[in-house]
Amino acid sequence: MTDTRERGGGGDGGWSPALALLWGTGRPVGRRGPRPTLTLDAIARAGVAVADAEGLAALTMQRTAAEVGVTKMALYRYVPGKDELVALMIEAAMGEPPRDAAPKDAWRPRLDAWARGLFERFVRHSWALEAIVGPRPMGPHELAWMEAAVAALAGCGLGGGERLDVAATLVGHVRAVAQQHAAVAGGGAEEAMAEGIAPLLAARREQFPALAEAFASAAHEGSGGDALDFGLARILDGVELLVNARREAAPGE
Amino acid sequence: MTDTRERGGGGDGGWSPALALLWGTGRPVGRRGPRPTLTLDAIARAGVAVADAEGLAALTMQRTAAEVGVTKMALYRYVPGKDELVALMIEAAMGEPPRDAAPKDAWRPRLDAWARGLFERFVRHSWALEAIVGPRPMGPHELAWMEAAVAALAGCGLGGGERLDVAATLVGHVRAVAQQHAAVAGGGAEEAMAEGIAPLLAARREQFPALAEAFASAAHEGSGGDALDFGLARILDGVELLVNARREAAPGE
DNA sequence: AGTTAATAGTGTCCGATAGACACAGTGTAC
DNA sequence: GTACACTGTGTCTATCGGACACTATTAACT
Repeated sequence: MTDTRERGGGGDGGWSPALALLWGTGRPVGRRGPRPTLTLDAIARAGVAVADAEGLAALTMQRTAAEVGVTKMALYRYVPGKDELVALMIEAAMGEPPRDAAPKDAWRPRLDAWARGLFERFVRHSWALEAIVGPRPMGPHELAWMEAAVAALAGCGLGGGERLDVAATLVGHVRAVAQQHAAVAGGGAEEAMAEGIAPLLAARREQFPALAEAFASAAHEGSGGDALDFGLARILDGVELLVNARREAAPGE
Repeated sequence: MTDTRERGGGGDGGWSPALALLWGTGRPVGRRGPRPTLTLDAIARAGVAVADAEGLAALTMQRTAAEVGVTKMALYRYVPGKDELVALMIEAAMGEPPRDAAPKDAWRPRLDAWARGLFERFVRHSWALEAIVGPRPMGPHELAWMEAAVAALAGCGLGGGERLDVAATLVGHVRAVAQQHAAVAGGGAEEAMAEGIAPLLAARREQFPALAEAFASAAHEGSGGDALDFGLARILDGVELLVNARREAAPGE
């Protein structure tokens, strides 16, 4: 799997089978043979259950098939390959973005809540962090999350490219912190780093003086909040500066 | 590989074999048998060459061994398993962080240059983006990169935890943008997203109105810079606000 | 110098995995 | 009622990571 083999792109107008699956451009309904015993959704949920419980490495076609009560090869009637299964699982794991609590709110609290919601998804399904690396087709849920972020920025004076960039930057931050979080079960950036490197650092503080000093200083500061909060505050502060600059430049708009 | 099996942690004081390899706590020198024909460094460089050229999926023990002219099993005399090989490859690919051009510079241009240097590494070895997900031991080069970022922030009034958080946030942003960059060869966040989803979006603009509008707007704005610049500027703006706040709070320090 | 034992590289084997393919049962359209 | 499309199964293959036994090499010890 995940090989660089050519997928689809043939006579289907450039639509890979994965995209067709994700976007529900499924088979026509008037079917002749026996009724399928499974649904794509059930398969995806079974895969998510396996990955949630035992990690992405434990996700095999066999294991997933057993979870839904069929043999491995039966799954290939529904998905062309494991990559597509994982794509469906990502969609299932992300789910719909939360309904915006107060759509008339200012952009900043909306983006803040949005980022925390996304973070919560990634923490709950930490295998997704491994699965979403590399080129892959985008599903409707994933796009809906982006839509929500960009929508929160509507009418605040930022250009279209800037709104997209803000969303992308936030996704990047959330993913990065979620990865640190997953590396050590429950911890911010400091704890995550400290867990693995504290003993190393202690023995080589002359080689990494600034790091050693920062860790020491952080230790008797008492950790003030976690890495998600910190980065989020910094990024949104930076966005706010830009928004204000744009508003000053075109106050009447 | 990448399984959640127990590694080391036995009588070696909690040092996994991967850590020993990365930190050069190698075997003692007075050895009895035949001279090794290989070095860890040569093996790592061979692996990097394979992954650079053909992607991480093409990296097998067999392929790497062939590259250095031995059989697959010979590699196991040097590395305990594939995970450790990949860890060495990451170290080799990251390399030493660039010497700080002007150590007496202000923190902001230093961090900016640092982030761009890191980005360049990730773009050159995009397989590393896949390889660094999940819990894994940290190597000296990786730590040296963190050291450089934290050192750039020394004496600017930020606490130890904050300095670490800034570095972690920047790494997260760089990695995220590098992933988008790798997804479509050569492109910022907008191009990266547009590549895959533009056709989808065109057909479903009523479902994703804000996204559609943002893309349309971005298209006739002419893309103003790339995603790395944008996010970097926003994050550093946010950090600058915090630095200024801290300086005001303790001006005499 | 001769012996011993630790080490290096090789060949062979095994279990797990993704996927191909042929086959038998099933249910709808004609 | 019959043909045919479709579903799930069993079998087979290629590939990969890794275990293990074996031979060749070379430094340490007597």
